[in-house]
Amino acid sequence: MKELSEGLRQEGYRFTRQRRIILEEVRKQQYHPSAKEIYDAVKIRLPNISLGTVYRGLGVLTELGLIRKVEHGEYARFDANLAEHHHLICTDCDQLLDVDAPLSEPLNTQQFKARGFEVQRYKIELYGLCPTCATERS
Amino acid sequence: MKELSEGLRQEGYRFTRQRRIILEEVRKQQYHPSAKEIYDAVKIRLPNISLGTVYRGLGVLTELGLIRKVEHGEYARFDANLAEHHHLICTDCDQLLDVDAPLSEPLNTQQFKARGFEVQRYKIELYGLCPTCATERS
DNA sequence: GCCCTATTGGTAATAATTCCTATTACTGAT
DNA sequence: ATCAGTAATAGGAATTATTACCAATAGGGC
Ligand SMILES: [Mn+2]
Ligand SMILES: [Mn+2]
Ligand SMILES: [Zn+2]
Ligand SMILES: [Zn+2]
Repeated sequence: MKELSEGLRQEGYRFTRQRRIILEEVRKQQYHPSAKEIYDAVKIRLPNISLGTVYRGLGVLTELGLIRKVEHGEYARFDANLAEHHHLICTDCDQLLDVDAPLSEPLNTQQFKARGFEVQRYKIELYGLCPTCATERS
Repeated sequence: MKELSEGLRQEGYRFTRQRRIILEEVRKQQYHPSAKEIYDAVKIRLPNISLGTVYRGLGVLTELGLIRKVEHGEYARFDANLAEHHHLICTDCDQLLDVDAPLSEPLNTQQFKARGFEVQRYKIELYGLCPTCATERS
């Protein structure tokens, strides 16, 4: 939690019990919890916490780079897995899964320079069958 | 418009004035209009059209593959440009722009097979500076 | 402990999208 | 062209994720 308290201080934020527990609960989740799901988990430990505080907390945690915000579908999801990885949305079961590996050949962002674009980063979303659904198909 | 009337019929949908004009107006837009912007444009020609009809129309047009739905940020945008292209979100001016070219090296989707994923398609979002903002920086 | 002020809890507001229903209007058959 | 069956529409209400507001609270530097 040192990275949290120091990260917060560095930006003039305060280290609150709420923010600490929000981070702990996001890290506990294997998958990609929504704000509401994190709220429900935190509420067990802090029964009086409000949904707004969770949204605000997730915002600063994202800003500090301690979690990732994954925008897909009708609501945002959050990800404590900071390793470089992409996401696959299963066209069969609709799950959002980690593809735990960077690209075998990283995207060449220089190719866009000829068109005047200065690409800083990119996001890849894969669509297809997750391992479970792929197996069921065969 | 033949592709529209036949496409609709093929799926058991009806060819309505509203759907025809919605498609025409999406095609008129250079950039990536929101449902509301399309509604405003269509409303000039069909003053009584309702927003719900525009949403429904955009839905079937997307389903028929006559337009693309671009989900990014707080609202969906629509795209009549069916050529294979990616999008760049400018980190300076926040615009969503076409990068009118496929990748010089298409993503090798087979590399994910080893992990059990059956990738059918993928979407790449680029973040960086658009040509205008890139020029202003130098 | 004291003070300053960032943060919180509770609640209202916002806004994109979907849902509901009586009425309208495509479309295939007569 | 008329008709009947039903998909689609207009208009409005409902839903829902997220943000805004504000009086009360609590970090943290002294
Ligand atoms: Mn992930
Ligand atoms: Mn485009
Ligand atoms: Zn699946
Ligand atoms: Zn720009």
